[in-house]
Amino acid sequence: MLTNSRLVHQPHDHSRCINAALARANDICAAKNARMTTTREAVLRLLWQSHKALGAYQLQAQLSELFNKPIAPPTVYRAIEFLLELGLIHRIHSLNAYIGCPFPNSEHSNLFMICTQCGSVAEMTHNTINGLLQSASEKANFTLKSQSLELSGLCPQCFDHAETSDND
Amino acid sequence: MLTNSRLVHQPHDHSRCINAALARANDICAAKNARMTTTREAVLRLLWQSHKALGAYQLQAQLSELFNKPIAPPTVYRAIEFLLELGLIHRIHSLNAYIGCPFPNSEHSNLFMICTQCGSVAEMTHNTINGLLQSASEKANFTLKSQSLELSGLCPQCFDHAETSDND
DNA sequence: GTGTAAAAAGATATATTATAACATTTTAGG
DNA sequence: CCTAAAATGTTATAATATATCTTTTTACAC
Repeated sequence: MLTNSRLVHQPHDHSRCINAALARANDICAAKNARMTTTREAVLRLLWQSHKALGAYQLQAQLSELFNKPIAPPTVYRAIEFLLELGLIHRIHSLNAYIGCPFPNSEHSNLFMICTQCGSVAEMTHNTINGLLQSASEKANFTLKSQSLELSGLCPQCFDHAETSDND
Repeated sequence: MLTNSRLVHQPHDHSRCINAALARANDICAAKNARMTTTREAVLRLLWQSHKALGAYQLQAQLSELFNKPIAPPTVYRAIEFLLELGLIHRIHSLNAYIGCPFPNSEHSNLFMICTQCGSVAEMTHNTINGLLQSASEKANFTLKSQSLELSGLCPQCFDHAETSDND
């Protein structure tokens, strides 16, 4: 089991997350002969500003501000598509939003824990679950190609806040 | 493990699926003092015409044809919302589409196997997986409320077709 | 049966998310 | 530098979903 759950849900030096993500991204681009352009890097950086998923139009607004000129939707979606293809970000289907991938090199199919309160998203790779999904698919003669596993609930912090305010 | 996978992927007397689904829906409405209106029943019936997920606007078109008058999106979405709340249908996030639930009474959180070729969707409840998801959440101090588990791949039939045409 | 309040549906407008199509600019490599 | 490919800009529009207000239908009290 591999997860960034602790990092997501506890105070930490977040600049290290961002730098690590950008470094990984550059490595992967180099390895795949892909170009990490200004727009793409900006989108990746924005998605790493927090451990929350951002929608395409939130990214658009922030990009426009960053570049001090209007950025149109296709530009944003192109960058998203590129980063998705390289495995540097994920699409969170239940939110129509996107988030930086903390372990882009792992081939693992991942599981997301989405806080419905604060919007934070932690990612987890769970080999036992993946194995069971594979064998359940096989039993059904279903040829598994990809998966989207999204858990919704409360992150530790939001749960604590909820508990505390209940006691008011 | 409970699944309608065989039913979905093999020829069967589909009218029995539809009738069973409508009967279950009526029971559940009676139990919950909810109204199964014409529109709602029509949407449920349309979603049970096949074992494929339908988008809201596909439903709109089919409803309009069925009632021989234009049906506006809010009407469709209201029916969808109602059926979702009663657990009679599911939303497939990765498709932005909806499908009839084959076991609406079970409290189980379910898993979908989506054929990317023909669009069929089989549903499965897998207690071991659900247990692991719960315990993985607990380990991460994540309070699990709901889940969306969507597997994409090839259903048995489409896989067979693909194999066969490979040999041409 | 009629009146009434609540629920549902109709109607219109618009928000949100995503893509198509074509023009222009930037980039890597010859 | 020149060129082809890649990336981005620009404009328009498709696809999905919701807000708001009006009208109709329904359950049920009387």
